[in-house]
Amino acid sequence: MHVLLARSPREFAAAVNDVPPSHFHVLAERFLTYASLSDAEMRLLRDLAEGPRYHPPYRDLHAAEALPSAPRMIVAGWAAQYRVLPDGNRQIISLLLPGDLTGPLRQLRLPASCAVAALTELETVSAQLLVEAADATAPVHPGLAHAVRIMAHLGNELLCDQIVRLGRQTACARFAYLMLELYGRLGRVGLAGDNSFAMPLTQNVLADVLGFSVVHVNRTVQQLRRDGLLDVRDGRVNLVHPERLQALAGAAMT
Amino acid sequence: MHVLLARSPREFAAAVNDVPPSHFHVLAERFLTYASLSDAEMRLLRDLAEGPRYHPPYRDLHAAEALPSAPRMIVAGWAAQYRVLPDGNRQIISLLLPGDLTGPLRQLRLPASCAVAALTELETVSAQLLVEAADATAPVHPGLAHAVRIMAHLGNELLCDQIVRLGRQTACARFAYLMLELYGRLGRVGLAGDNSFAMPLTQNVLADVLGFSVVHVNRTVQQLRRDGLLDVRDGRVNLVHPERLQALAGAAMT
DNA sequence: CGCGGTGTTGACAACAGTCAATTACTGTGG
DNA sequence: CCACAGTAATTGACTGTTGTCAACACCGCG
Repeated sequence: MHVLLARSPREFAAAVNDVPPSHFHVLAERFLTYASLSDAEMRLLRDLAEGPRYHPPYRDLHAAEALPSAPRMIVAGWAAQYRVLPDGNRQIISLLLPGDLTGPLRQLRLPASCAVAALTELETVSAQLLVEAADATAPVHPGLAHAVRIMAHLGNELLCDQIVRLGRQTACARFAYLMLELYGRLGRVGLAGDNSFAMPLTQNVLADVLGFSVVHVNRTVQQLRRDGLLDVRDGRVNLVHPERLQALAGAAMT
Repeated sequence: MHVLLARSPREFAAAVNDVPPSHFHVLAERFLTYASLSDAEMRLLRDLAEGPRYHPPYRDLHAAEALPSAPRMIVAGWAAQYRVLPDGNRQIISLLLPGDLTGPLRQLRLPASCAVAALTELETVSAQLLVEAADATAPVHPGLAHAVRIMAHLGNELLCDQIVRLGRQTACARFAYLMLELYGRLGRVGLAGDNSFAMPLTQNVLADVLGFSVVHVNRTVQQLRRDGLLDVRDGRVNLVHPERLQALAGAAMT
């Protein structure tokens, strides 16, 4: 029903590269948020950033019900973890941003029920070394190990956020909550600031994240704009009134 | 708003102990589903089952935003992981059944945003040893380690199920899906069979799981009963027509 | 130029929440 | 033993939110 399509690649390339830090900087910013790293650990990150893999937009990185491929970390572009229902409806479980891990975060070869698709042009690097570091009793790279464990934990918290949104919040609150979440997550890797960020998602994709219809996404955007809380235009989000947004979302602006 | 209350303790004791396997059997059935265990591993489980801790109903095991206590495994009774919103609304993130793990599943002392409360009389055993086993490069107890990692993975899958339910399913489908999930999970530890199981949840709690109002829970139950799909009565669920339920839920009956 | 994807709008229908009242059951205290 | 209060389940009437359907404007692209 809803197709995970985005607007033209060119337009997205412009939006995504909005504030273009190098791949290494995304990795470093993300990890240094959670742990201090030794020189060896920084070198390891730098080496990882050297060999990114490119994924075309709208293509699956992992298929559902298939044995998972190796874990990867996103360094540029957006992706989504999603499920498709028998009736063709789609629900996006979580959005994956630069600095996020995807794939099996523990050494487990079990099929996952969710697929992962690129929403834009995407670049990833292997996270195998990082995951191995986290799954060690006495890690060679304790900083990386700690950071990866924290990231896994935060991924879980994001799933809880999503459940609360879908279960108990009205359309406007849901939307506001999601925008604040994205602003916080992007800010942590240097991709958002000044109450604004680039969001390369169509209303179709937003509908599949937020669990409502495309039409209602549109109505909600209009409503928030009219109320002077938020402005979504041309793949860019402006938090016009962050405090009132927070109040509406009923959530802390992490 | 909604209070995590259950019916009288006596009534629940009767319902929960419906098919009363010993604590050790719950542990063993759960673990043997995912891995074969050495004699030493079985002995470790047996030792764990010896020292259960009792929790009164309606009491928090973990508070939200607090440093987590040690991980525990439920051996009898039901619990729930939940969040309370600023407006007093409650959303249950996941239901925890006998054989389920709760608390920090990796060695991380980070505050969780969710609280965990007992929904009935509850008995748990420490899962510290199990979690430590799973977080080892070359585990002393590979079977236990593998099973714990699988359980962590399944916990994640359940969160995804919950997101799909809340985001994309109608009231009846949501309810059916949840009942099938509970039937499957309880069956795996020997607490369900013959298309029937004991469910010690008030409609209030169900509302907080499914993300709708108490009144609507009631209407949904009536509807499913009228349609001859499901019968919920006196803390017991009968799957009258499992195949049609599955079709309605649009999900595999795990 | 026409096509497909996206955003936008209006009219309408269906679904789900709120409010209020009733029943049934349990445990309490007189 | 019986009133009483409290909780849970149930029902009806009403309201409000959200989905569906349909139409149109806009844009980039072939």
